[in-house]
Amino acid sequence: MYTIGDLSRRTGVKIPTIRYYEQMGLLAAPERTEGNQRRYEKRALERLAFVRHARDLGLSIEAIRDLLALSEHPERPCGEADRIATEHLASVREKIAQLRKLEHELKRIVACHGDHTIGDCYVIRALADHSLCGNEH
Amino acid sequence: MYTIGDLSRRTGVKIPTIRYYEQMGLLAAPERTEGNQRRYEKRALERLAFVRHARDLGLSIEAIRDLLALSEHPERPCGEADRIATEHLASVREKIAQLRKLEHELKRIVACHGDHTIGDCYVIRALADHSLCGNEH
DNA sequence: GGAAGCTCTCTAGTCTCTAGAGCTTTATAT
DNA sequence: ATATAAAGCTCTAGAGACTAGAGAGCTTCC
Repeated sequence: MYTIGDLSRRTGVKIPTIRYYEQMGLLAAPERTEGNQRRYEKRALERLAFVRHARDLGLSIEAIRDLLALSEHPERPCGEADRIATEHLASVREKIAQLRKLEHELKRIVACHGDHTIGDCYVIRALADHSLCGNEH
Repeated sequence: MYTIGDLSRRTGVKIPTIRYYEQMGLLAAPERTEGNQRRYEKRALERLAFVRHARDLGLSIEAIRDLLALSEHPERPCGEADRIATEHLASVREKIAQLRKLEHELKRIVACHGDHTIGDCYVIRALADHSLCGNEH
């Protein structure tokens, strides 16, 4: 039996966040003591670890809810779970591509090195004038 | 003179967002008609383009406010503007590195291709068991 | 049995918008 | 000159995923 604080320490998920996950339906409402405090079993710890891991990977609460629902029907085909993960992989790749563009642009922008005054600072000019960009976004 | 709708069309920034930027102090409150509608000058258009561009690059509203404040004192040295952009470049690079890790992990996870049942689906197992990850995060 | 430390609920705040209700103004067409 | 359509106004609330704080009530340990 774990207290909510135990769960928090073991998973690194903050206490209010654990309660929030319960509210969002990612964790089952656990038993309570006579004094109304939550007491968790080991399964809850594993489930929270799952949720945390999935959030770390950037899956939305909704996607996680879907995966959890699926995992409760282990007899069904898992094409759906695969689809969720694949879709997410695509969105991660897109984000990477976008950030790479930004990296290039910022690298070009960071070029005044503090030895000018703002009047001719490239940072300001580049931000003001999109046409200096070289790529569209 | 532009209406708020003109500004929106020309910059691609939605109307409520323009009003929000005004509220946040990124845009000066423009003149109003007798009927209380906003009428903008060309400078406002340029400024909005600056803000939009900076937001596209992922700069926070606060960072943009700082840059704008700086740009109003063109006689000062621009080391500060450079610092803001450089700092942001570092954070973009960090995000890219993180997302790359996620990409690898998801790629490994997406491996069950719908030809199993969920009971032995790698997606679910990998998310449940962090130790399958191969890297820490 | 008393103090320290945990936990409870509830409310409100974060950030950057976005959407809608209900109303007023402006522009265009006749 | 007037009718109507399109655009604008303010204000409120919602999104997503938490986070923080108030004020009260439990548990544990010496």
